[in-house]
Amino acid sequence: MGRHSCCFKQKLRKGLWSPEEDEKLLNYITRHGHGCWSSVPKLAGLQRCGKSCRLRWINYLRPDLKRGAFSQDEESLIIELHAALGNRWSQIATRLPGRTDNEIKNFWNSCLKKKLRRKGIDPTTHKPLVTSELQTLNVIDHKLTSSEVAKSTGSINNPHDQSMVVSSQSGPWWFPATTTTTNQNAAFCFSSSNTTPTVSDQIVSLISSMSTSSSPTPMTSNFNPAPNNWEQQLNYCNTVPSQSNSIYSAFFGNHYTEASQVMNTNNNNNPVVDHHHQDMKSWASEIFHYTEQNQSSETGLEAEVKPDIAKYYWRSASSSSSPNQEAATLLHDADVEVYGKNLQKLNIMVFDQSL
DNA sequence: AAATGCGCCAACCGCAATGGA
DNA sequence: GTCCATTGCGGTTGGCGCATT
Repeated sequence: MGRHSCCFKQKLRKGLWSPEEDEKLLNYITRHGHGCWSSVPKLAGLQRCGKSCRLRWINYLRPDLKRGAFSQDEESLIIELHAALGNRWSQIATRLPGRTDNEIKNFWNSCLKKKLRRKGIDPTTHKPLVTSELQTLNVIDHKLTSSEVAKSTGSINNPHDQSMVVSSQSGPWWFPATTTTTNQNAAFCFSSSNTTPTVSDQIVSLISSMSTSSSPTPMTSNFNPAPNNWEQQLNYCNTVPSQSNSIYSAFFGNHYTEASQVMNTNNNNNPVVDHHHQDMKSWASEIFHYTEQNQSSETGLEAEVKPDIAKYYWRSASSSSSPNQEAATLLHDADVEVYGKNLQKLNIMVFDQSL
């Protein structure tokens, strides 16, 4: 099963190399060259497979290896080459004398990826994280609020289903601000239909398709693709009408709802709509800190919540043409990979709780 | 001092490519 | 053309050492 034939032979050593083994291998190759690797261990007196000997030589014993930390120049070169070549470590290594593919790969995975993320750069695409996250969010937005989804519920008796239809007519983004309910779980909005397939089936299927669809097709005629520069994105976010009824709030509803209820209750301790918060940024901050303190470590919710909160920040920014730095920072902080990976799990979990 | 968590990195694994019989 | 040994590559694992609790 892929294992080299020599590895089936009896009692071959595995794991870390001892100094004695290193010495035997080094002495043998210095005198004779490696020749055929499969015969090296026997000739050198080692209880290892040829593959293991080759790896040890290439990654550690070779005399032309450069030791120590990567220089700034090397670091920049690796990033540059990775942008051009992707994970072709052996090709990248040919451009860095004295460095092995394994060494570069480890350096990339343990250090450079994080560095790039901290700078707001997606280490896979080498593009700004903000752009890719907004794209992801916009895919969710327009798919979930499309008229096709609303129509496919098969029932518009539920006021929440009606709101979806209205939403899809007037603009694809948000529930109408006139709804008198607090943020509820999104699943509730679709939950009253007895028709088949169930709405949850459709949504789960929708979410699944999102994860494989690289370039979404707009499902409504009035869908406006997300603009791709900062100034336009700022204006785009400023067109969003309400902070308390977003489809995101619904989707990440458990925590938003909880937070909203804690902070916005009437005298009877019942939740009320957040009509009176004029300062959206302050509201968003409160929600954000609440969710941060109360998030489930299992779902990694913080990463999911941050981009949405960032939109509130963004929307509440002055009409300046420069991007809202706080929103940008939040987006940068949110790990886009965690976001993507957990999104489906989180959504399904949310539905399962409510249906 | 012991337990736990975490990052780093050497080495392994499985698969693909290559080359010789 | 086929088979099989060997080499090369990239993803993944596991253990070590350090930091934190």
